[in-house]
Amino acid sequence: MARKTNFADIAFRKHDHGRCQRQLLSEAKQLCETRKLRLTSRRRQVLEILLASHQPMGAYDILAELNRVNPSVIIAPPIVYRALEFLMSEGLIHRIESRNAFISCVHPGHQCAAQFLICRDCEQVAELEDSDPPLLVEANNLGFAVDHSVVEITGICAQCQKHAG
Amino acid sequence: MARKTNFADIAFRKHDHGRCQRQLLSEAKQLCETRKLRLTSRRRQVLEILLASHQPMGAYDILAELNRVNPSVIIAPPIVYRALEFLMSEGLIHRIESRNAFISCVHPGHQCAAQFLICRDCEQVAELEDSDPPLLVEANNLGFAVDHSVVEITGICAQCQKHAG
DNA sequence: CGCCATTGTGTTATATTATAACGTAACTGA
DNA sequence: TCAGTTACGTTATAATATAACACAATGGCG
Repeated sequence: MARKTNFADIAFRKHDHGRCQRQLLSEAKQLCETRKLRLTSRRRQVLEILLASHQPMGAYDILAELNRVNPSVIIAPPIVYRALEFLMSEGLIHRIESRNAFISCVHPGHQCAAQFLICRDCEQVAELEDSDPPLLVEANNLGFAVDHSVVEITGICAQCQKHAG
Repeated sequence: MARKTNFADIAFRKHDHGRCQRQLLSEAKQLCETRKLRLTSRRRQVLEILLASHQPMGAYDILAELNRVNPSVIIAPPIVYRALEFLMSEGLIHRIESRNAFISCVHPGHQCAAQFLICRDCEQVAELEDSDPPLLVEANNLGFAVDHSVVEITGICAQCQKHAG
């Protein structure tokens, strides 16, 4: 019998993380080229930080990381927020509303509604690619024109439940 | 042919709002009595403000309203946040994560996952009572113990689409 | 190329949202 | 009525986010 898929498997999709990062960065470059958008050095830096983390990070965490890597020129919040705005608008990252945090998208460019499982113990986040939640269908039936959906489920993953005894 | 239900109908559930407020406040009192909890004057004030508004309000909006009603003693943010925390813990209000705002719950005390449609034009919010989103079921299958779910769909309601031409 | 329009970056200041910490008051139960 | 607990009030500050403006880089186009 196949082992049951667990939260960590989903969160990290059983992958070689270094390879995954490079893959996603490359997809991002491709996507920006196709769309005639500029993935500037700043934007790439911010994306890389999020890709490397693969966990949600606050804007100020990203800022701190930028300033840690290059302490010679201290940069300010708007720089990070602007890069985040760009990356979000292109679907390269997501905002986790319930955490005021940002995370790289695991299937950049796709338009389907992102849905997250968030473990509040280990802080891992799984982005699921399920079909749109039925609520979206219902919304459309009401004549409601959806532009954005936020689906964030918080709890404790199986792994952490075990550790807690 | 029956008229199609629209967003506003859902948002306000075709009700007499004054009556609705009193009803919900009364339910809240009942609920606190049953649970041996203190719906203190402060907590009731905050709940009443949210009930009267029936739309999402920021913590500082609520604070301003409290201070407007009684300008003789200026109160500070923690007072509001503590009342909000209590009301949320008892399911009397919800937090709209994508707005940093709070809204009174239309079916207080029920434990089912709240789901919101938010019109970003008229700012009306419809709280839906649908069955749990399938993602919750999936989460459980992964052994993920859900404690909280956030489902917030933003867009433009039918009414506002018409007005926009 | 040289110009201009547009887009992106950098900087300063400040707005908005939220909480820590600590003392006092009010309530509750014995 | 006293002790324990819960709630309130106050001050200060943390954490998150944006406005506004100047300058730089880019990219089309003559």
